[in-house]
Amino acid sequence: MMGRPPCCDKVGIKKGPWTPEEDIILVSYIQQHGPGNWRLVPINTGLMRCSKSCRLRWTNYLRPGIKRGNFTYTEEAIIVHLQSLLGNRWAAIASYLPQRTDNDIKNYWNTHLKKKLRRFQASVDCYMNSTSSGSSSTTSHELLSGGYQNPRHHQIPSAYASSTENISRLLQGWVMKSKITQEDEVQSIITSDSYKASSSSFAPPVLSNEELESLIPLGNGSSSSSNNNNINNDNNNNNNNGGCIGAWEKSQCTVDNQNPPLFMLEKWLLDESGVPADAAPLF
DNA sequence: AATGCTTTCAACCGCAGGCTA
DNA sequence: TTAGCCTGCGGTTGAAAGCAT
Repeated sequence: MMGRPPCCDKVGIKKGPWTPEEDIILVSYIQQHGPGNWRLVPINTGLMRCSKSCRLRWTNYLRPGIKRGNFTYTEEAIIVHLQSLLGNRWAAIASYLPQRTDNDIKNYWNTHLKKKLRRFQASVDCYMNSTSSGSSSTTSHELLSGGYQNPRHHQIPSAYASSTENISRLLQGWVMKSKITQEDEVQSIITSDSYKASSSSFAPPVLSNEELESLIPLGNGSSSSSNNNNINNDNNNNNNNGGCIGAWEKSQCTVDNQNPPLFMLEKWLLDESGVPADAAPLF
């Protein structure tokens, strides 16, 4: 006999948003059996979902340890840097941010970061035009493609928030009868043989803060503290020149028309993130 | 208040590579 | 060796919410 039986019958498969009841069923099942063997999940649970949908729901939303919303400046910088190195390989990028899913990073890139980078490009162009001999600047990456329309900063729709709350509520019940903490439970799951066997691809490198910081390129090769000063010093400039790179930067940096200094981008991200000037960034 | 446009993000689709019978 | 399933990935879609008029 060749091949395997089909994973699920396409007829009668439910699509669309998951209900809290479905989430409970899925979480309960995975509590008992561990993630993986997705073909069996709809069969054994009675969920009218295909195995793919179950895996996606678990991987992107129900899996413990996922951090939702509010990307930090550090995370943004890491994503931008890795995207420039790896391209749109979201799974690879997500492996450096274990609390984030590839889908979340992809969405965040498409809805926020591309716009920020586009505005950054506009600022660099403005600066280049004001100083140079005319050659138009570009970054070395394809980061700046995509539309820019009427940005709204860091909004979290109420539906998104309520959905997160629902999931949190679901997982609040995820406690063993004993006094094992949820962290212990998560740990016990991810170290279980069934989990390891079934989710070998979910083994992201867990990086220390130092390692995470090392992923972020430093502008001008200068020290953290000096860069930090640079960023903070320039916060005011940028607000008074119609979006152009400020005079301070003009005097401080040597601009390569092909590759605007990374610290410009870092500073831009910092400004766009609304991080207070006294909040110490990593560089 | 009503309407239409824009933005966001959860979920789906289709493909590729690996695996299995 | 081969046919076909399983899993993971990246691109895309569409419903819902926000915003502007």
